[in-house]
Amino acid sequence: MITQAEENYLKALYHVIQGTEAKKEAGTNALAAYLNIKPATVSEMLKKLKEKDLLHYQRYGKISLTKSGERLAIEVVRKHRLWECFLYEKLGFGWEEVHEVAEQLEHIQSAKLMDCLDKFLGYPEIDPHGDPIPNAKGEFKIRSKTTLAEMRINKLCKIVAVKDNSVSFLQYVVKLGLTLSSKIKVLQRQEFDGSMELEANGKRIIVSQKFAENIYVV
Amino acid sequence: MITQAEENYLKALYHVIQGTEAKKEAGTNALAAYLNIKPATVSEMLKKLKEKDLLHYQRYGKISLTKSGERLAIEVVRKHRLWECFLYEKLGFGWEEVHEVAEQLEHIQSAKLMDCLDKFLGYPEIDPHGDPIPNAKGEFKIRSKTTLAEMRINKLCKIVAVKDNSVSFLQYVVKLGLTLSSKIKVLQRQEFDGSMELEANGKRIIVSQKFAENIYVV
DNA sequence: TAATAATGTTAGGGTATCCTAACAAATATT
DNA sequence: AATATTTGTTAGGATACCCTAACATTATTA
Repeated sequence: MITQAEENYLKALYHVIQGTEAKKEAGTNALAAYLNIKPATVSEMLKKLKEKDLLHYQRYGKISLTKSGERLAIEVVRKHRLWECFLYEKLGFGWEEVHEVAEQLEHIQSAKLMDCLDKFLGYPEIDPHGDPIPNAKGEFKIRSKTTLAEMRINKLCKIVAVKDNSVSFLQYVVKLGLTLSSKIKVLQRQEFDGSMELEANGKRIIVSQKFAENIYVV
Repeated sequence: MITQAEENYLKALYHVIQGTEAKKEAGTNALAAYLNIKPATVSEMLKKLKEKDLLHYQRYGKISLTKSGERLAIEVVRKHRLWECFLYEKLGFGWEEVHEVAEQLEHIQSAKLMDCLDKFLGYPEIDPHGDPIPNAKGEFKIRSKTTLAEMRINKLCKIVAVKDNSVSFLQYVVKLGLTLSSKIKVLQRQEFDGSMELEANGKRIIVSQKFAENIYVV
């Protein structure tokens, strides 16, 4: 049996690794920071997860997921995203409200539940933030990783996902009148701070570089 | 904040109390038995719950719920039953499969979630086992408590609920071709062991007294 | 390369929840 | 009422997960 805490470590490790260049391994501190937990605590848990053969690791070395560890991590991600779909599509939750509740729902243990929910939702391939949903076998398509910040002037693009899932960021996106599939034209970029002037929904808006780096486009 | 364990104690206490004559109070051992936990452990937890003003209790005395304790217990029951409805009505779970998963789902903390789910389900008043679902204020109708075992010979009745929620019992009910709303005629009762001969769906079946005591009729 | 900085581990504690064994109180029985 | 039975508590221990403080290792940089 796997505990809720263990699931969180695996999922976190998966995400931290995905956020690295090589997408292969991660360090104790990065994992601790992601989980809002002290590195000392992570060190302990790593031993336990290694015992269970869910990750590769040795003292002072980098951490990576084993096949079964990755499989479990992806299963948690799948559950999280399917629940987000449910909350958004069926219950009318807002974009920025789904994450917190899905953090709880992702730990429910019932394969049948997830299979039925998947079917009920019509086997969705992306969640409300545009992230891909692994299927029952753990397979999923890797999507474009181009951010709005990288777009050239006068290029037209479409929002396909958001990187940051925080409430404050998502609320800001909504406030700007943007959402998935919004079409954007880049008008200008300031050398000084990387901020950009955009045209979206017929309106001109200015966003910071940090903001633009958290919007995936195609 | 209330923990999952604490919610389980409150819900268990609520159910144990409902199962008593006076429906007022219960003992440590009964609660422990219901929770499949040792009485010593329950004793400890009672102190904590008393501290939080969720129950009335003193050493060697009977236990009862305070207003706020009962409110919380009913909220857990509400969540449990709404989730059972969801699993049964929307996801196609079987009668005997809903309970176990609902035991997990009932601990998700989100008032908005339950309100939206309630609406999504069309504000159901009973769960798949015929038990009443408290509304958002914690109010619900108390339903008939007449068991099939009490019915007189030749009386016609209808199943409105089941008492036992165990997988083995529910599977047996299904196997006999019975379900909520099934109409039953009592043909005979054996003095010897209280077993009954019934007519249901045009077929004659014999059930034990224990079985009959777990079927509520009207 | 030696000092410094960053990263990671160990030791020693704390809380929550559970357990067994031994004991205490309340209730039932003779 | 005295004893036996049932019921409930306390003491001491275990595990999971988290923390701080001190220490060890690795990486960086002067």
